[in-house]
Amino acid sequence: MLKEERLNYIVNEVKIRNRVQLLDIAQKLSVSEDTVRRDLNYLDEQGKVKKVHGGAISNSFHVYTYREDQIYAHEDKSVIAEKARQLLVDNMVVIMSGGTTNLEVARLLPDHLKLTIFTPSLPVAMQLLEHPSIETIFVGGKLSKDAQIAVGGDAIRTLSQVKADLCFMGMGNLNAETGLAEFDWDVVQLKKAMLESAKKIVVLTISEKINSSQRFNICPIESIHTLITELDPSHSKVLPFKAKGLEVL
Amino acid sequence: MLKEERLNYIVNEVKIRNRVQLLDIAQKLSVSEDTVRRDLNYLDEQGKVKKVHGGAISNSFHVYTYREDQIYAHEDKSVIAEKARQLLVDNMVVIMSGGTTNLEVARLLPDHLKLTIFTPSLPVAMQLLEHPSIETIFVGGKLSKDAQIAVGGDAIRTLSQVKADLCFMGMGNLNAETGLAEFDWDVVQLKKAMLESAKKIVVLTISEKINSSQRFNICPIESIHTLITELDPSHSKVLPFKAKGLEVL
DNA sequence: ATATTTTATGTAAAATCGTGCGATAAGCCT
DNA sequence: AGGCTTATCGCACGATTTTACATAAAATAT
Repeated sequence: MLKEERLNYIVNEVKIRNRVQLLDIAQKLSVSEDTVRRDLNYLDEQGKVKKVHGGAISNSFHVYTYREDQIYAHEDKSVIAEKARQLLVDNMVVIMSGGTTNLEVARLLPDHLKLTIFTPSLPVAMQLLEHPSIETIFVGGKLSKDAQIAVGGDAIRTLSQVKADLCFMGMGNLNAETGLAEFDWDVVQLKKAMLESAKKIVVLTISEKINSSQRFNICPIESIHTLITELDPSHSKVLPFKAKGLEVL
Repeated sequence: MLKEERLNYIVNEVKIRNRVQLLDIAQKLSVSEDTVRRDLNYLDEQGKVKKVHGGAISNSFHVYTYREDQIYAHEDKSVIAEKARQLLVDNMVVIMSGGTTNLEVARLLPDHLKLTIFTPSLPVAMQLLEHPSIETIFVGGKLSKDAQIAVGGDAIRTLSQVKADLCFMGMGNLNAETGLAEFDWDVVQLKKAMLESAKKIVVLTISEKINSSQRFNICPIESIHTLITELDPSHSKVLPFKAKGLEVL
């Protein structure tokens, strides 16, 4: 019995039964408990299963649940979400892109707010469904595994039929001189479509992502109207954007 | 019974019933009251439930509808998922509806399988994204809060452009005489569209949902080709469907 | 106020865990 | 082939976790 075989067996067993007990596996595979313990430790490190006292359980359900602690710079993003919230009034039509910042916005929307929100992001859509008075419309299409958003022709075509009041665009990357950029070509196309489908473009970003530079250009900085970061609007880091005529919150 | 399983069970029970009695859990799980008490204390500290005198109550509005009842009632669904898997070969185009059974199918798809899957279900889409070699296309549209799927004109229009080899339809309701039915009018329309977009319709259901009867009719039983339940194909409960010409797995 | 139920705390037994060690096997270089 | 390194595995032992039971305190009901 090779180690790889054992590992595969364990992962599979956990997948199917959702749980395994250490002793059962040890007997089933005719190895010592220690060995299984080591295997489980390894698989836990790899994120394949979740080790618990006495065995292991599946961890594949945790995907959708919201984990504040695993969101990078969560505090900052809460600040951003709070600022973003102030731009919203009842009955607006809003487009939201993906990203953890937008997820935080979605999470912190007050219950009484009535909105219609278009989004191509699975996590954002999931979060919005928990809101009592928001109508969510998912912009469908081919799903990008990395970004967990719909991209491609279908999504772009759908967006082209929308005319929204506001677009919250989470950005991994913006630069006062070169504008907005993205690493993924599909996402670039999608965000271009968003730009054209909303009257007002609001970019959300944590300050550390300002002035980095990435591969594909989306648009010049003048194409957006409002910039929201966790910083005070008077902070020097956002001055170049003010100089370009952007509203900074 | 692993400790972690107990905790999951308790959390689940609280979410579903909004309250649990300490003694009930102790009996149900065959452990001492002290143990349950400790569990409740722990879960309270973790913020998962709110402990009160004599038991615990829910402390949040978040409802993770799919995730829960699966972990414990999911044996049957694993069986169904395994049967469903056998119908799939590489390069198929598949439509999957929502529901926990389909979620289980999505979860248990073997890594090597290459498929293109259309789905209007957020949870199913989320799950499929974890698969290395499946291309997922989300059928977008207005999202139903209850069912967590896209419904309405957009979704139906998108489906009408698809021609799939197979459709896995999770059913809350089917009856050998009256056919398939649903409670929600929007979902009825959506499932009708699915029926027309796939060459072969496979209905997945746990046996307890057979022969219940619900509001709106989707189609007669003859419109579907294959029925998969957790039961043996020779079980008396599925005989009426065989008599109607269905393949039963 | 008294009786009953529920809780908190301490204790001990059992199960499980982590770790170091040595034996064996497998891979690798010369 | 021979010698060396590395990985794997089982065993032993002390540490930790988990659990049931007992008892007294607290909360609730009558």
